[in-house]
Amino acid sequence: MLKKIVIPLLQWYNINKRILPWRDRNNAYYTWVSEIMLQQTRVEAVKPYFQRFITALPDVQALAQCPQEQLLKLWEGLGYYNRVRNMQEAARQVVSEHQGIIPEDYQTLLSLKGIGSYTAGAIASIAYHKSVPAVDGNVLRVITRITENNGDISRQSVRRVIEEALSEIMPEDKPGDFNQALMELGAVVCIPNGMAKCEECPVASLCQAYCHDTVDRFPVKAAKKERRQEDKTVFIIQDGEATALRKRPSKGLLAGLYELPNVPGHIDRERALEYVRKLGLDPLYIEEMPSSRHIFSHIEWRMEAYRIRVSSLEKAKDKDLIFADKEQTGKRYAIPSAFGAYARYIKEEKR
DNA sequence: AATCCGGGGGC
DNA sequence: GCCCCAGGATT
Repeated sequence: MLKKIVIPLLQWYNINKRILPWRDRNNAYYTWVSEIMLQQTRVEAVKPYFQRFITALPDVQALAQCPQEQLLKLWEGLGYYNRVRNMQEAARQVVSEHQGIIPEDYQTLLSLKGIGSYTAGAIASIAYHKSVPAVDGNVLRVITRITENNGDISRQSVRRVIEEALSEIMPEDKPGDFNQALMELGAVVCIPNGMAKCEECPVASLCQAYCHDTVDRFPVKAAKKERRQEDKTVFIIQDGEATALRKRPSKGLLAGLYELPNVPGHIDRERALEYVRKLGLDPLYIEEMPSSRHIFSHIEWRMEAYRIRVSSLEKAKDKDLIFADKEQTGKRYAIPSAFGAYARYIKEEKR
């Protein structure tokens, strides 16, 4: 009977819950921002971003009004950049349609951009004490182990069954604590990859997988597909004052962020010089840089690079190019980590 | 239902 | 290398 986990879980959580910057503030905006940041992202990675973000944009109105360049800069390095664009769109919805107050109702929360079933449940239960489940990857792992549910967790049907089961046992007085207790247990005790610390688990005796010594067989997940390889040649074009950057398209991978100019495939020095001349620039030196690799969840970039000194960047015809000096680079342009290996040359003094 | 969308930390 | 993370939108 699943209901038996409620009391021991809440007791365990009361004693073991981590102190987190967004926890116990009684502020729905803090809950919201933290939940968006925590999507597919670990607690430790989020902490410094959360503090900085809240300081810069302390409330829904500030978020709604923030220029997108600053918004992306605040998110730089966190990944999944649509999260923050969607959150701003939702903030504008909140201002225009909900008098600037983050909705309490689960269904209304669901109607906001970037808020799906998990995040709606998290905000409703944690910030507003509504009795709705919040099923994330941690909860799926914990519950499939306790119940020895061998369904593929990537299927909606499995998730729905778990949400319904949790709805029935949800403690009406502490739904937020209950949801967080499940997630906390999944994050620190009931962890993946054969690392589960069952001896520390408050509900081990109620766990079917523990009792049958099958913990590591759960959760069941469909095999992931291979990631595609993409070769690129990256250009670090400098005139001694500035480095050429380019703004990426507003849709797709790394949308709206800045990058070093680059072309598909690996090309030799001559073609690299040709590329630079076609921009209207006069190359003075060319230098091969170390190759670099960046792995996304679904793509792998294999990058080769040239650093090219030109007489003056001002001659470039390409209207998409931006000339970033050392100061601007740090403040204005959000450059994703994919270019991390070469980003340091952007700021570095040229020879 | 399958695919797209980042980056990092732990093993 | 491989796993997976306080997921959601789009097709």
